[in-house]
Amino acid sequence: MFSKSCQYAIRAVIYLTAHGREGQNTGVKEIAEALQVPQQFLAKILQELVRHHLLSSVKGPNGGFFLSEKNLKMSLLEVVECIDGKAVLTSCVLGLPQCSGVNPCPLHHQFVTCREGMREMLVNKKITEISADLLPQVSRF
Amino acid sequence: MFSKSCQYAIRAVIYLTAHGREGQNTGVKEIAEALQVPQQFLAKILQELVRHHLLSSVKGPNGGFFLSEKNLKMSLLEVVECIDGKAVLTSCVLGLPQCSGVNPCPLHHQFVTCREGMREMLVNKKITEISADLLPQVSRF
DNA sequence: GAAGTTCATGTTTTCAAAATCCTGTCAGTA
DNA sequence: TACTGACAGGATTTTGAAAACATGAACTTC
Repeated sequence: MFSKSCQYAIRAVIYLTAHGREGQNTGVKEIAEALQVPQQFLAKILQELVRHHLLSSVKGPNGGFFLSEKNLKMSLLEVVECIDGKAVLTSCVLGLPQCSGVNPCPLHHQFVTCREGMREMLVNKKITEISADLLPQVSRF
Repeated sequence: MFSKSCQYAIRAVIYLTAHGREGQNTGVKEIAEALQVPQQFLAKILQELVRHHLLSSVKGPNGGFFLSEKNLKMSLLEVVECIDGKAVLTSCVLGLPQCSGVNPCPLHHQFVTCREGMREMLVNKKITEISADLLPQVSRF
């Protein structure tokens, strides 16, 4: 469904909502170790999010990443579309470029229904919200 | 969502339901040209389907692929699981190996709902059925 | 039974995603 | 101002899916 980069991005954001301490930045190293993903690769992904203003960062000692007030209002959909592109949620299941509502493939209509559910989920999952969901959990994301 | 191989597989099966002539075999060449996909690569995929008894074939001149009575009763889910493996419809959205109903990731429950819709669609899409859906269409699949 | 056609299959090549390497830039501290 | 820690980003390598190549096996027809 989503690329590995995208999965890492979502997990990193979730990690920040859960473990990001108020007014304190979190380094890539810490995030990468917690998520057990390659640090340098994760850094690239986080930089991409920063470039798209979905995440904030500060350089230098005690620097790191954090979610600003504005960032927290974002939905997961924005993260997904930033990394995997808008096409993930619009392109044809069968990979047909000409497939659309007016010229649908045999699976089009039913698949659109499924996918809209997915989009709904991603739009409604505000980053703030996730934090609350996570409270009873111990596992690492 | 699905791999390219899987998309080709589904499209090939759809092509056969629509263009496969009764008691006559259809060669890879014809299918590949119609779908505009690499012939040798498609051949591999079709062979995989044959090995799993989801498609039938005969060798030699006038040989080719066809859907037997038994094949026509299969659902698209079987095609998908044959090519992409069962995991496509069960693995965690975030790629977490330990994610499950009892130890869910923050997106687990909502994603499962979406995915069940998808599974339903694939189970209900019997191969026979697709043929009927296609009648009013001209486009190539 | 020889020739030609078509599926079957093992091996190699290509290409993009994933991962790593290396250097640059910025900020804080002494 | 020099040093250090951390993000930024270009370039390169690795990996695995996708595609191409080459050969073998089965079947038809003449």
